[in-house]
Amino acid sequence: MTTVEAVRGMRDLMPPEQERKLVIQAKCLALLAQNGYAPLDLPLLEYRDLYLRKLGEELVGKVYEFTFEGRNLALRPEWTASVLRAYVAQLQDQPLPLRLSYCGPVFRYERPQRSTYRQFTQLGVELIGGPAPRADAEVISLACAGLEAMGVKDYSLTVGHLGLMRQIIAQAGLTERTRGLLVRSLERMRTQKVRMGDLLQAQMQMDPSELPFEPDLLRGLDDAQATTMLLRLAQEIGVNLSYGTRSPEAIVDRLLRKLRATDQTVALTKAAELLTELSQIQGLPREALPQVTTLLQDLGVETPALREFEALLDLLTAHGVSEERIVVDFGLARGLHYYTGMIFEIYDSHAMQLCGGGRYDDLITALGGRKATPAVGFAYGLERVLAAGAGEEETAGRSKEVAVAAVTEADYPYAVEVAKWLRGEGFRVTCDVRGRNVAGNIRDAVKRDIPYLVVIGEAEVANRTLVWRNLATREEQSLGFHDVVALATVSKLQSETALKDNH
RNA sequence: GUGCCCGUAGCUCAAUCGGUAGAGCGCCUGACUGUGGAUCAGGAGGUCGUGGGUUCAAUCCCCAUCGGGCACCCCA
Repeated sequence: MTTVEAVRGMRDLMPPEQERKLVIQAKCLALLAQNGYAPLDLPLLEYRDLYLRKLGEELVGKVYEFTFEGRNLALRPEWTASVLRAYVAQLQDQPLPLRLSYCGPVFRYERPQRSTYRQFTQLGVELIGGPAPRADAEVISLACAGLEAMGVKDYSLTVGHLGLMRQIIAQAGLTERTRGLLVRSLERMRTQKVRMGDLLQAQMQMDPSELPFEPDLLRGLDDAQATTMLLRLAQEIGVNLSYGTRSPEAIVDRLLRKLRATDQTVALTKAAELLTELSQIQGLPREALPQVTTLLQDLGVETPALREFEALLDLLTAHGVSEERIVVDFGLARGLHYYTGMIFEIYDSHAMQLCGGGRYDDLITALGGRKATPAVGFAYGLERVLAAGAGEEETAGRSKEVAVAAVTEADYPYAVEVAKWLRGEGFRVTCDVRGRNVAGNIRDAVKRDIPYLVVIGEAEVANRTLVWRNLATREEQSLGFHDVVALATVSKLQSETALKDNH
């Protein structure tokens, strides 16, 4: 027999772990519900178009996509786009703010590693119509509270602010595309210690001799005129732009940016230098904030985003998020391109990312919403939360497990009746189906770490009693039904510790 | 997407410098039909991840592929 393996990056969740996952999932959703977040569920299959514009090149390349019956489809790589799509389609008549929660699988074609799978579960929220800074603080503190509810004790929170960066870039008078490039390069700047200006020069500049014609031709034309001209030109020369993943318009647009890059070089370099400085700032709020303030003052840059950020940090304290576990990081960028304001990530004690989120005030309009609506949200990677040790203390169920053994075939019906009654009393009960003798049942129950065995024989059937055996202490007593519940409750803690000592 | 490491029974691992494989644990059965969580005996389970190449001969050497892991990149 040849076996069929699981598809790469996919993972089987076996009983002990799956139970933990369900438990933490329930706990977290319950906490979110207490905070007014209503659960919704959405299809994991979407039109590919939903992800094309705003997701970011990095993540778009990781989307599972295919055509089926002439439709271009995709497995969702994240929830936010779907939730907002559904909001635009169904919930725009609801009073704002709207607090929504979700939980379900997403797919990303990435190289698998420990706790990194191609299918994983995102559990998260969207707060639609909630402006900064209050909604930001609510959502961040909720992300922390959720982790604690799931049993993750050690974690750290990193907070950045893309809006701040965007405002600075905007003041440099750059095109939207160049701004995007700057934002995307933020994190790389910091980690690789490259001057942002150097990188951009390399990327944006083109040797004029390699150009097919004089860039000066485009001067005085606006973008639309220039694009039309370039498209016509391509046609004249006989260049076919219709293959590959990009549309002819996109290709021309890109070319246009390159041709005009020199116009922007000066402004670009200035903005890049400032951003490089900013992205280096990282540390506890009380250390990082003064640095940012001085830097911006020195350069005479005015930005409301900084005051908003300060307000956010104050509110986090009000929500009970310990300042000691907050790292302010202006180099934090995140791969999703729709963020417009605060962004944050949460890591466990081994620096594994458990959670990510941020503010995306433009996304609802981008997806066709009737009017601009601020929104903020986050999502956990549930398998990672699980790997961080969540739910490990949820072994309470074990102490309520009981195995029931019938001595002979004739005793089995009564054994089934006893099992049913015990279940009604809240025990987790199995009844032997293999017809093992009592010794075999004892052996089996011990191997499974089941704390109690009930033996049903001729005498028990006759007296309508049961034999209650504590497998940890090997004590055994004949009991009527009414004795059992009280006994089990009292002996629960003792037997648990006894079992642990035995192992 | 880049660079590495790994793949023998359900699990943990041996062995064969190229001659088609073993142990422990686990599982099943029996000794043993109301109490050996023990002990003993027996049994099942492998086309050595898969496919191709080299060879008289491949689990071993080569290539590809699939799966696992690590460091980047990125994210949850």
